[in-house]
Amino acid sequence: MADESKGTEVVLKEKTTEVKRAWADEAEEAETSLTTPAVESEDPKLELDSLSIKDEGADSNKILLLDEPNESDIQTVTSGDTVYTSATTFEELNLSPELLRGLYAEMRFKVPSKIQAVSLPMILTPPYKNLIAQAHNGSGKTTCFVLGMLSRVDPKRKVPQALCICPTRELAIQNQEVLLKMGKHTGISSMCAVPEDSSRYIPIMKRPPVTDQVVIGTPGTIKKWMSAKKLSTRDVKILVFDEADHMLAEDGFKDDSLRIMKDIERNSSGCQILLFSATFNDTVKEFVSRVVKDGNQLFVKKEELSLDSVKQYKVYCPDELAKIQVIKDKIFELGQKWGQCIIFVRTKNSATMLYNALENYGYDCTSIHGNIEQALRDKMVKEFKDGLTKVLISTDLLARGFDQAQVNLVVNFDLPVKYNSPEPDYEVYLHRIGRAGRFGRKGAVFNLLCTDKDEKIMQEIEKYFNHQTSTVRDWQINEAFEDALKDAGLL
DNA sequence: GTAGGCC
Repeated sequence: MADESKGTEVVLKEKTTEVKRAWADEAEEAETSLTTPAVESEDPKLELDSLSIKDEGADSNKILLLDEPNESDIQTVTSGDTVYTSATTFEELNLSPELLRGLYAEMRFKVPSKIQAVSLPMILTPPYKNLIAQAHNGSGKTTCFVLGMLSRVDPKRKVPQALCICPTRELAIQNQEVLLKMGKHTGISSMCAVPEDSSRYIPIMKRPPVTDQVVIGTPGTIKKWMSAKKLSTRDVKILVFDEADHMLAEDGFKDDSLRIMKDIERNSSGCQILLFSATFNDTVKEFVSRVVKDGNQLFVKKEELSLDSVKQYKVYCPDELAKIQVIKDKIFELGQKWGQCIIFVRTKNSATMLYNALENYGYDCTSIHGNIEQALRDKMVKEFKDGLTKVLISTDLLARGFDQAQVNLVVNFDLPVKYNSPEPDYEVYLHRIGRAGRFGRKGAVFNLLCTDKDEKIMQEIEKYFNHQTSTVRDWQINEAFEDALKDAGLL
């Protein structure tokens, strides 16, 4: 256990400003973000300089984290001698004019969000160090690593130079869309490495080698392309794991991820690795810090992770049928009161079951899970993102990363539990509720509980995040739900 | 027949 020497742990504090933050990822709301004044922080410059203390190994400089509810803490550990200064503007980051144009004209960004301000200097300042970064759901992590990839690519060299691994095809596609938009004027080419639709499947051996400069994909396909020598990792300078805690978890994609990492470490010289996620439980955190060595680290206390802008409720239902009735009579009937809604279920079967039940009642929605053919998955996601469907039933396929600003209601039809164990899956819970309230917007979550076990799971979740949820007073009363939505700030 | 991602 040769403990890699760490810098001193420090705390960056920032007052959470009310509602209107000019967060950089607020792309969809160009109208508001253009009229929103620049970030109104009284202390805009986070003095990272004073915080990057050299290795001492002693606890004497350790600053304890505080739990004040209205402050968001990011715990940073810097490695090495580099001094980083938080970026108040994108100009400070030495980005190419083409990239800046993408940020302002295409993405309609104004200033970096908190995580961007802190992590971008760490990502973009040579020597390029590894980074493990945790930040709240919807706070703009995608921008951090997409910008990282775009600015590390040499546009003149037509070889893969940046690689991004994601847990689902939907997330890979979504990330590529962000990259295309942000990198529109850079001329940098990208490729999505996800399984082919069966209709236009090309055997791997008949495929030409990848010449695109950025490759974004899912682990299986990336691995396959690599071992078939169709994806060269020789010139890969930056390797990103989105939803990194899941990508490196024992019951996640650990083996695939490690193999990809090792292969790149062997073939390329000095590849920078970035790990991003909203969650890192203690087990994964310990593991990733060991695997991705000598890097900078940004972490958030789990008690600070619940989004204040998203109000969470418990709904006690007498039985499973009542849960369906809540969806039908309360959620759908109050459809005018919210924007879009994702209903999470535990299994593919219950996704289909719930979909059929609602369809029989004459309600319009779609249902997505891993057994649906890819073309249909893509179609449903597109329709939902285009606002053509209001309600999307999903397994945990869309629990992580799925970004749709109009979603302000999440329903946990089933609570998330760990695979192969009755334990709650705290991380998945947090990711699910993070689908509502993107970039500080208001949102509501209804947790439908019907057994003692559900109740217990919910209690454990509340305890884990030290966050008490409210109760909808009666599952049969419309006003109880209306009041809840009103309390959540949705009406 | 426990999510998801592969052959």
